Amino acid sequence: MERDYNKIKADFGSHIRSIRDSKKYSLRVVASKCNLDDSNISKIENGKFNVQLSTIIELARGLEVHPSALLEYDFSFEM
Amino acid sequence: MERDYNKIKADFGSHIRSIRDSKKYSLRVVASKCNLDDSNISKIENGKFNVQLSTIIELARGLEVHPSALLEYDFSFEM
DNA sequence: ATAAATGCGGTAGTATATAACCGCAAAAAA
DNA sequence: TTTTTTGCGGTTATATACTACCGCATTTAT
Repeated sequence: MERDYNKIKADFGSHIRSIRDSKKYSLRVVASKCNLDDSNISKIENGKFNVQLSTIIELARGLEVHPSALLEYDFSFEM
Repeated sequence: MERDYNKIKADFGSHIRSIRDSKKYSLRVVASKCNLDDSNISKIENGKFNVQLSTIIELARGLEVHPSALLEYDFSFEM
């Protein structure tokens, strides 16, 4: 039985979206700057994926931020 | 064909190990504080896994650091 | 010397992340 | 209004992360 990581996935997705929104990049613009498909980035933002490390790095490239910035938000509830 | 993420995996593993070493925690101690198996943490440290987001969060719990700290190292070469 | 702790390799089964598409409905731009 | 952009849901196939074990060889402690 796999643990429930829905909140983790949803929170990560929201954070990605807020970074993308703040840069005013469309999904396709981000996708064009990394090796990801725009529809998959959409799924990530909507909390549908438990992304892998390599995908986090790609997202950071597409969003032009340091990878650690993608995890800079509140995790207090689950720690 | 999947891209070669070996360097990403290896660098992440080294970083995890350096944090664990600095805290002087054994693999089993870290494992006891999160939902991971000690032998799998060993594999992560040795660059054998492209870990998922949930695993990064679990590692952070086990190592008692904020998840973003697990990505705070140099990525310059691949960005 | 004996016992305990440690790192780590192996395994099998299951779940799921991802790539790479398609096409639509709504919003924005022309 | 027509055109373009945008977000997003769906699909299929493949790779691989993960769980949860076992046991060994080396190191460290007693």
